[in-house]
Amino acid sequence: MEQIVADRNNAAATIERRTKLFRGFADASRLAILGALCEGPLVVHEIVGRTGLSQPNVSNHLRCLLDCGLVASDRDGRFVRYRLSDPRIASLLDDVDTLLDAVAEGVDACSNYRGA
Amino acid sequence: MEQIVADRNNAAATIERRTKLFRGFADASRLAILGALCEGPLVVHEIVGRTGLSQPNVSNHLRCLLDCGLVASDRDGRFVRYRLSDPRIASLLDDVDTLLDAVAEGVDACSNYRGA
DNA sequence: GCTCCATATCATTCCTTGCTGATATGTAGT
DNA sequence: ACTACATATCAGCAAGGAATGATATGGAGC
Repeated sequence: MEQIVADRNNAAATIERRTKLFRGFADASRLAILGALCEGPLVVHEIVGRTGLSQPNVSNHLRCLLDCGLVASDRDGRFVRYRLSDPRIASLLDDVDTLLDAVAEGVDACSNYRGA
Repeated sequence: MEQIVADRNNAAATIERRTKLFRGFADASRLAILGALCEGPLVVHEIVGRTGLSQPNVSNHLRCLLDCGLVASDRDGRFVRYRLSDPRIASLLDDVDTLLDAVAEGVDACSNYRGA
């Protein structure tokens, strides 16, 4: 009985953690930033240049990603260089692409979320 | 040059697809449903019972997941049985848990998104 | 110390989306 | 055909979060 309750709590905790992580990924701007960082560390204005997003916008999303532990940062003089905190993030994105190849029609057709 | 433009378009398309997929996962209710379906196909009222969500709510999310191609459904008399459309969805959730073990502190501490 | 550049923060606005309660569709059994 | 149960849909509300523009912080060089 305590075991069942514990399992439910664990399940709820797992779902909550997964939700937060997916939220971190569930935004076109953040995915653009993460995609850029997949190819190597970048300072903020480089990210701004590559993504076409505004500087405050990038900064906001970077703080979000930093809080969530998805990226890490190092100060370099006036610059702040960001990088993926874990190479598994890049692999996860690859896995997602693989999955997308399988369910692509559906996802492309899905009109529930504004895509961009 | 055309190549650069094409690459940008490809990148944008990739990001858009990834965003939609992650949106499908980025909700505690849908993750609860997917988590339940990871253990095998279920009819709607079973999902309602296991997740504690309201029936219209489950139905809404199932339609969303169905549209996106993440689940598939078969009618069985009065019942409709849902299942994961691809086993890779379960593996992706496992991979996410692995990644979470690495960045867990950050994600748990992240206050940017309502966890549940 | 002043100025320039890089980055971060803040307040506001607007849009998206999830949930609820009521209702519609649909299937089975009698 | 009528009833009961399973599922789907819809309108409306409420909250969350993303983008913007203005502004603040902070390091570097003269």
